[in-house]
Amino acid sequence: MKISDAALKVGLTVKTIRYYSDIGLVTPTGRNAAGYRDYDHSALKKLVFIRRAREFGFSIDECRDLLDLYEDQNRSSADVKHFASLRLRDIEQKQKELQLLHDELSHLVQSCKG
Amino acid sequence: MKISDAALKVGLTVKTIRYYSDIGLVTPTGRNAAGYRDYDHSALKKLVFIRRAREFGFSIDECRDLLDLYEDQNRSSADVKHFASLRLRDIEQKQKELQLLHDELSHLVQSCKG
DNA sequence: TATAGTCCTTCCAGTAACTGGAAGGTAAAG
DNA sequence: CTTTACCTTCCAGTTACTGGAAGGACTATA
Repeated sequence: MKISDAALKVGLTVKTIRYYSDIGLVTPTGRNAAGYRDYDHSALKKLVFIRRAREFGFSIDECRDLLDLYEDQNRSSADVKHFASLRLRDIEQKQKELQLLHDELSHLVQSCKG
Repeated sequence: MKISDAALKVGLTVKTIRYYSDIGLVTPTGRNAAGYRDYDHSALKKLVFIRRAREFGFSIDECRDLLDLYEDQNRSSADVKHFASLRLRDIEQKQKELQLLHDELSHLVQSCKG
């Protein structure tokens, strides 16, 4: 699958996916004869995972660490597992914060004359 | 309340609050005799609101629009209310995405040998 | 009251993670 | 064939901070 189709499928821009390729975060599965990047199903899954993680404030470097876990659960070290557990706590905290923001904004929308 | 205490209370850095002051997003309530920034309760509330909105991907400009609603619910235009309703949809979408990320990571943590 | 230490100020340079655009090659449609 | 839409690399610009220097202000202790 070429980059523009991948972009559509995973909800990132072509530019962003190319950037991730440049920095070696998610490298294309291969290149076709013309040098076009090619992405397979597993690469798409990684891209979706990263889109979500990035959306919720994880840095590129943190995403790299999470991808280690994602890519190879067998060889993952205790360190990586520990790191992921901490990130899970972060996410649970974020869920609370997001609920608070939702409540606040929802209250504002309801009480405003508009 | 001075900037370092404000930073502690709202969960932002002194640098960030000063930056928001520079760009006119949340201006200090006043300055003391020495020129130190002073923040009151309502400024702190705005800073928390912005911290949350920024954390979940709203841009500074979007925060500015949301603050209009926040600051003056009576004078808010239909436009602003409409904008806020759209943002509320965004947040509900984000809640779903965050749940998916949580599930995915939690599954990974459980299934990894670590 | 001196002085050390921790705040505060402004200003300017650097960083992370894109984002836009130029220049040029490739591919599918008419 | 040619037009249109896509791909490539490369380089410059943007957003939202972030670090650090230089210097003034407040506070605790000797």
